Amino acid sequence: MNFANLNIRLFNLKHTFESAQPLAFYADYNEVANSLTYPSGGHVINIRRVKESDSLFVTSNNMDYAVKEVRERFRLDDRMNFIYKQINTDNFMDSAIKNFPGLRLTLNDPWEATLVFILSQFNNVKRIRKTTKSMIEKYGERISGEYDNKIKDFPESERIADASEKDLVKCGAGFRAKYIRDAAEFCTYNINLESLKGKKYDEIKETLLEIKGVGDKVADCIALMGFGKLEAFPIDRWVKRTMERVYFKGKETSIKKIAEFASERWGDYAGYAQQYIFWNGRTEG
DNA sequence: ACCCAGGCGGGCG
DNA sequence: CGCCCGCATGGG
Repeated sequence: MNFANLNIRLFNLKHTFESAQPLAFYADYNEVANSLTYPSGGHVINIRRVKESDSLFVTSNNMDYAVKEVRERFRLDDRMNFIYKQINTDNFMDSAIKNFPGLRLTLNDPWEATLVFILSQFNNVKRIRKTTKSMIEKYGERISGEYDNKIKDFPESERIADASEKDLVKCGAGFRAKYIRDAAEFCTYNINLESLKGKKYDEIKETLLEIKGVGDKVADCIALMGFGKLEAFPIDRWVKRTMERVYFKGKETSIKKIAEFASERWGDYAGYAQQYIFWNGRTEG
């Protein structure tokens, strides 16, 4: 078994895994070992963050693939000190950053992001995870050669496009089953998400909005966590609630106004600000 | 029992 | 446009 030791600062695996990003819905986190195991591109990757050190151990049967994947997935080349400087605009942001230092945005496969964020609408993390796991088990390809062959890959859109709505409901998708099936068909036969990589935020979002079941918030989540567009600012009920309290004197404020506020204040790094607002808002008692 | 969940499409004015 | 409603389902 091969491994690599990356030298990484300001990367907290626990916060990153727990903060309801796509990996939270299917990766397996071991808190004692502070290690994360997940399938990717036909391989199983394990990373272990050594506490009180700057070491990140990567283990896989294909190290060339794994090291590159981990670097990209966890945005390890982001200059966190610089980003913090951009988004630490006030006392609230300062405490959010201090509460979750090293919480990183992740960069995920666009189709993965599309599926899990459609599934996330009007749903809770526990159930999103249960349903995602169930879909992986039912439609994912088996990965051979590691971990007792227990881990399957995230299913390609084609597999989900071939599924029946009824079977997706059985996985726990509820009323979102229809959206997920339509999205899978659309992503398999109508648009090529891969070809959107490198396009601008506006064009990516506009294209994503053509998918039925993808609205403003989900499109921004995909732009941010599937395409790495850091200016995207997804506004869900937690972000809205938290921002109304912190920045709008507790008054109901339209999503449009909140989006304008965020864009003005955090600009090109609004997406990072959003993840800290979201997670700080969700976790405070 | 009752409330809530990383929203969305559709129908209405 | 903006507003309002229903939506499947399980966990707290």
